[in-house]
Amino acid sequence: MTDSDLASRPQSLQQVSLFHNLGSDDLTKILERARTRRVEREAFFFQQGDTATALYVLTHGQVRLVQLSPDGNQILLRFIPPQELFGGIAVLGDTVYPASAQAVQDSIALGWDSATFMQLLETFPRLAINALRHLAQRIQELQQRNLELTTERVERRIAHALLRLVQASGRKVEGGVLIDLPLSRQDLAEMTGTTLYTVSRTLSAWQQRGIVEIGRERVLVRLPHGLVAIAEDLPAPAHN
Amino acid sequence: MTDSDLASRPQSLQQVSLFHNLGSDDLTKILERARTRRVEREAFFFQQGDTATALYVLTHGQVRLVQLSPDGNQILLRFIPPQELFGGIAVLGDTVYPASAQAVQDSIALGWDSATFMQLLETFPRLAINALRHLAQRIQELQQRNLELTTERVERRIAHALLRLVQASGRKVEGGVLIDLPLSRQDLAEMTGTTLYTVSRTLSAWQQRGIVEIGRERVLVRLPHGLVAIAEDLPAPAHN
DNA sequence: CGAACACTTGAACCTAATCAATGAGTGTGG
DNA sequence: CCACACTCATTGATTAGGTTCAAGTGTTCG
Repeated sequence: MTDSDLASRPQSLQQVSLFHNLGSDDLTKILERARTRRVEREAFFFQQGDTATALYVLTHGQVRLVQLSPDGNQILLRFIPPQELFGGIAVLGDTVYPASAQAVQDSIALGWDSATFMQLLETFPRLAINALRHLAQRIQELQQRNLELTTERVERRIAHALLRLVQASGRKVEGGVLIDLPLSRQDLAEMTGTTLYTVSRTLSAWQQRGIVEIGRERVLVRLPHGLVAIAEDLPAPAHN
Repeated sequence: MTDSDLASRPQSLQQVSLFHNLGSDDLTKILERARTRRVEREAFFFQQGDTATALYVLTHGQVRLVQLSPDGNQILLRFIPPQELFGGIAVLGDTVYPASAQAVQDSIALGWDSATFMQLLETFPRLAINALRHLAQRIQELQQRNLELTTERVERRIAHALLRLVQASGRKVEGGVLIDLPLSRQDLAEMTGTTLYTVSRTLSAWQQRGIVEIGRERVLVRLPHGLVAIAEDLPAPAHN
């Protein structure tokens, strides 16, 4: 796929929330200013601390956003699905990226450098409004996570995280919903603020109860209902 | 103070980050669409769950943003100082406010209803860009807090929270920096994800070491240096 | 085939929550 | 103006949830 391929198919990008309600003409103009960037599995679009040069919309693949603490601890902020914006906070706010963006699979993204994007924002107010909506959404998610971290036990937090993954990356398969990502115990730990040991124990217990089926970097949710019961702290996980 | 007072003094609002780089003419037009709203101490601008009708810029007073969890737990998201935007996330994103805004002191804010503000955003791209900057900033703060919650012990988190309060609301007084807000142990607990008991013990210990001086809803930081040492987990809190 | 990696499980430990009782400061109404 | 009530805060004792450390198993990949 080449730049012109993308530029010639603006309609394929109207489903990107950042580009909602933009006419084909405007969209074309915006896409003309983009550069496509390809990144291989495990490689980085950018690393935490790099000066923020560009922001991206993922077109193919999957990206992990991770943040490193000064003392070497890591947290997994979120997985970026295709069609989503990432790297925007740095461009708008600070001068350096506050997190690293790593490709989970070979990935392709459209990128705009900071100055260009700022111009576009001034030219196309809808673009700015869409970006605002996106950031507002992200803030809500972060506040939700904050709330969970401070008020919920580990087991509930893991249940919530899994349910979110089911929403975002679930694929219906025989006998349940598979989380369609390579997802290690460590990953889940970094998403929920616990250790891989506790995640392992928790998932094992759930497997005993038939709620999930686990494998190496793989989680299949057999009884979403049961997970919800745990997440909501309901009395009895009804057997359906 | 009346609406016309505010509208006639646009220059006094150019220091509001939301209004940066807007000409006096534009600013006047924006202010014409605002309504001032007065709220007494302890009363609410809006409550979590209310349908989002307006967003505000605080002109006088001080506001607490708090979020309630389904199981009755509460977290203190942040204190809004004068000149700052609040209530924007709900207007841009969801349909209901995700948190409650309570006046700490008698307060006055400029308010725009959702539809009006959306129009303004389309008309004045700079306004949208400033809003984006603001939200980006907030996201960084939330991510930082997330990181702290998952990687730091309670004592360090409290130290960080206090240092932030010093930054935002510190007032230099004889013998240190006073946090110029009524700040209970419970408040600090809700900011750091712990209990008022632990906060109480921690502050008492710090008082023993001469780092702070505490009273009822009052914290005076005597040795900011010492707090930094705790927050950064440095070896020895050097005696200056 | 060997090495690296992901995962599991047990045992010991520890931080911080919880529960309970008491003390101090503030405000209000008789 | 004092007494009472209320809110805020302190401190001790106990407990539990989860981390940490350690040892070992199974899987994948070069």
